Amino acid sequence: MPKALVPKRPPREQVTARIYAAAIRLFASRGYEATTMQDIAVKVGMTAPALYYYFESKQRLLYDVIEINFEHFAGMLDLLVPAEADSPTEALRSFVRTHLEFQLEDVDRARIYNAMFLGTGALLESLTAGQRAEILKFQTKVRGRLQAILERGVARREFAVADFTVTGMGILALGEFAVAWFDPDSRLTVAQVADQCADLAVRMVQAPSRRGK
Amino acid sequence: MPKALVPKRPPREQVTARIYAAAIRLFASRGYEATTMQDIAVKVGMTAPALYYYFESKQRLLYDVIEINFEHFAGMLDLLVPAEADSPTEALRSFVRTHLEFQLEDVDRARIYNAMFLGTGALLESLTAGQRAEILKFQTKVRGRLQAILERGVARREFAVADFTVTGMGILALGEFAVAWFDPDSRLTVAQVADQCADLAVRMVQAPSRRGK
DNA sequence: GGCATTATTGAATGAACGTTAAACACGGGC
DNA sequence: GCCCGTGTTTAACGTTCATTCAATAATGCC
Repeated sequence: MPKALVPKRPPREQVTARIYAAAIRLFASRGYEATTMQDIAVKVGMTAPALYYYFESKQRLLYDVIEINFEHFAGMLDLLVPAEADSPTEALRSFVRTHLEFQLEDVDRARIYNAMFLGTGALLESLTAGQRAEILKFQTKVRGRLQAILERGVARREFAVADFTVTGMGILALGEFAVAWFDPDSRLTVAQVADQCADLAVRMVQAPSRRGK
Repeated sequence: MPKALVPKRPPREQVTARIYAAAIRLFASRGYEATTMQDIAVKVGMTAPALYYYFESKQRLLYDVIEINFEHFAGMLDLLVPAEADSPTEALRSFVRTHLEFQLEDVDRARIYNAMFLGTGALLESLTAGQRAEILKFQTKVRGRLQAILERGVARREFAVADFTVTGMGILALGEFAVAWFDPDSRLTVAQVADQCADLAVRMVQAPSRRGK
């Protein structure tokens, strides 16, 4: 008899992973308060008290979910730093593409990330002070990276930027808004959208003398 | 004795208005589920049961808040229709400016509006089916108006648009994201931000031959 | 100044929810 | 076949919250 037909009890790790997945989806779509332990339990096929065998509390579950995602955020952050050789235009393209791929690759994770930045979604309120501080650091770093790219572009006269804040936010908006409308089943692939958005960003900053390729 | 010193009981209308204001702010920032009747009551200086003299239920309070804002949304929608005489560029500028002024003029209202569009914020879940349908209509109309402007611009060769969906969403993103970062106490006024964003939008769509003014 | 109406309160109710506790199933090792 | 640790369940507890109710205070009217 093939061992595949003998369903071994799944290892603890795998169960917690499934719980995390259910929790992040529910927290991201309904918010922390509006999600009950039973909602999560049903989604993984248990009863609510069973969850307490794996997690000490709902609050802790949220904490862990955020914490896990911090690692992904940090990973994206590393990808956002431009290569020295890149022209400002290339650096900006790369920045926007990375940002969009991050956003569209895992919509639930992105919603958590955005909820934090947008101050919406009733998630921020439920975090610990330490996590909130951590989030601010991410925000500052991402904006700093983008600003550096823009400044370099202006210094080289590749870019013409009227206002760094507004332009920077306009560029970030492309990514944060994308999860709201992108449909993975549509004709557009993630890569295509990312490329298109990179184009839009470049257009936003391109100096008049260099426009029209 | 001057009548100003004799505090007449405020008319019912005025009290409900204050309750609405408190409710919209709390719903928008914390979400519906995370807001308690007591939160609202404290904010207007009453106890929770007193609210029931004005509203039959919390659900109804949310319903009314959304309903009231529908009128504002509809008002904005009317402003989004371009004048016949406008060039596509002017029409787009006007569209974006109107959108941004709407967003920044009342941040709480805008958050409600955006939460609906973004599917985040745990508000959508708490609405009636009728209200949800109404929201979809708004969404469709706004996108339709923008698409019409873009198509006219392309037809006249004023615009070069690679993809209507992505470009349209990029333009809407400017406004929906603005409430997240705009600080009314900063050096930038609403009008300035709106103008800047209009510029960014125009840059996003401008045909190469016409770029550089 | 008394009275009906309007507005608000404190206490009470019932449901939902997070969480705990004790009992129960299941599988592996002897 | 028995035992033990690992999961899971049902029942129960305490709390929070929306909501109700009876009592009461404030107001406007005569």
